[in-house]
Amino acid sequence: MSTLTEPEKKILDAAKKVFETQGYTGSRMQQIADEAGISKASLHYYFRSKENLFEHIFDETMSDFMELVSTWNDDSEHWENKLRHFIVQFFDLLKTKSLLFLIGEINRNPELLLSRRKKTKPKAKFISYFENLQETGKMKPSNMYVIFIFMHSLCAYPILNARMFQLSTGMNNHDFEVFMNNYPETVADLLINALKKGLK
Amino acid sequence: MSTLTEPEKKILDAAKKVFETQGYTGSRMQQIADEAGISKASLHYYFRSKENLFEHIFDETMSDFMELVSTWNDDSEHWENKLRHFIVQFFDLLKTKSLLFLIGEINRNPELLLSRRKKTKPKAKFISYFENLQETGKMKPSNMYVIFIFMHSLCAYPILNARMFQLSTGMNNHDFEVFMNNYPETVADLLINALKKGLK
DNA sequence: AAACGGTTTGACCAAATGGTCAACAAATGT
DNA sequence: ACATTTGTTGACCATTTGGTCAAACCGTTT
Repeated sequence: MSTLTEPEKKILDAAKKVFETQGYTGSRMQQIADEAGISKASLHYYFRSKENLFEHIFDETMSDFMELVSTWNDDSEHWENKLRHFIVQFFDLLKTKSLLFLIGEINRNPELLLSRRKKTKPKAKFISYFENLQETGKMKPSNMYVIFIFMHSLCAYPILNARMFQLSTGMNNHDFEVFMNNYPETVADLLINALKKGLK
Repeated sequence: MSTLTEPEKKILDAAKKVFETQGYTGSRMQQIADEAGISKASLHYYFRSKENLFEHIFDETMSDFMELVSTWNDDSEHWENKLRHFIVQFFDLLKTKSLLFLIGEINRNPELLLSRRKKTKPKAKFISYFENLQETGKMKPSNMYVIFIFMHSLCAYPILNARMFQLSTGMNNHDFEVFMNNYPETVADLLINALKKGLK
């Protein structure tokens, strides 16, 4: 467990903010230093290079996301309520994470995924939980890879692309906000119905 | 209709390629010039500035996307087949368009959406087609905004985030390719079933 | 109070980058 | 043939940017 000093925390917070909004190529070391309230020289004192600082941020954000994706508490609740709660919570967490940052940087440099491969296997818990239910006859068989991707897509994309959706649908701010508040429940309904019926 | 000269086409092709992979801040005028096979000075002769060149590319990509989103031919086919064909075609087209570029640049500079607002109303055709069917009792009522967003999310996100999905699910290249080939049909099934049943 | 180690920073540097310009080449008009 | 416009480029410029460094700063130890 790495114990971060106070200035290191300040720097990482600042860097995260800047990298997430501007991307690697758009971020400036001076801007990060300003945001952290220190000099650019100090910034280099703590983190040798831009690349080095970026790696810290990317790795942290990536593992945050992987953890989010792989979290699945196997309590005794019925799968239907479990899935519904999970989706609502998942949607909320996605709003606070900069998924676009991850996808954009990976697109710019695909090696980011290969080199820093994490030991976590996000598939495991979520998918195997449902596959287990299906194998024991407690649920109709469905392709859980499909459900996994459906759930992620339905939760993540409207957040990534919110601005264009609002433009496309022509909704005003208030209507769109109301719409997005109800949205996770709608997603849950769809997926639960698909699972009840059995998909593909 | 703007008639583009030969060198202008070459430049725009090169710029598109570079901007789409590197983003605005990551792109270099020299790289675009090299890609187009001309000198950097010539590049500036045709397009005064990086900003100017970027606007051409962004506007073109944006209107391509908006056109794609708003296309909906109202022939006599049954809505079920119509939707299925549309989704398969939509998915294919999305693979060729750099949606990530659009989303990323809009995120970097939200004013891109406001200033260059297009007259197209993408909502219109797709949504009103189905709302019309519902009003005339030929289909159970559904919230077509939801269907609209579901369809986009299910088609776009797996393409945007393909690399991370492959990593998450642990599939090898071949399995993942097969999976993605069948995927659009699965999306169509889900949405058609939802519409048959009536959603929300 | 002197010495020491960790921290901070203004000044500075080399390279990269968007952009300009004079000169030259290739069409085009007369 | 000559002049005029249009296209092309190497050389150059001002600014930006990541990174360095010696000097100063500050709390602790001796």
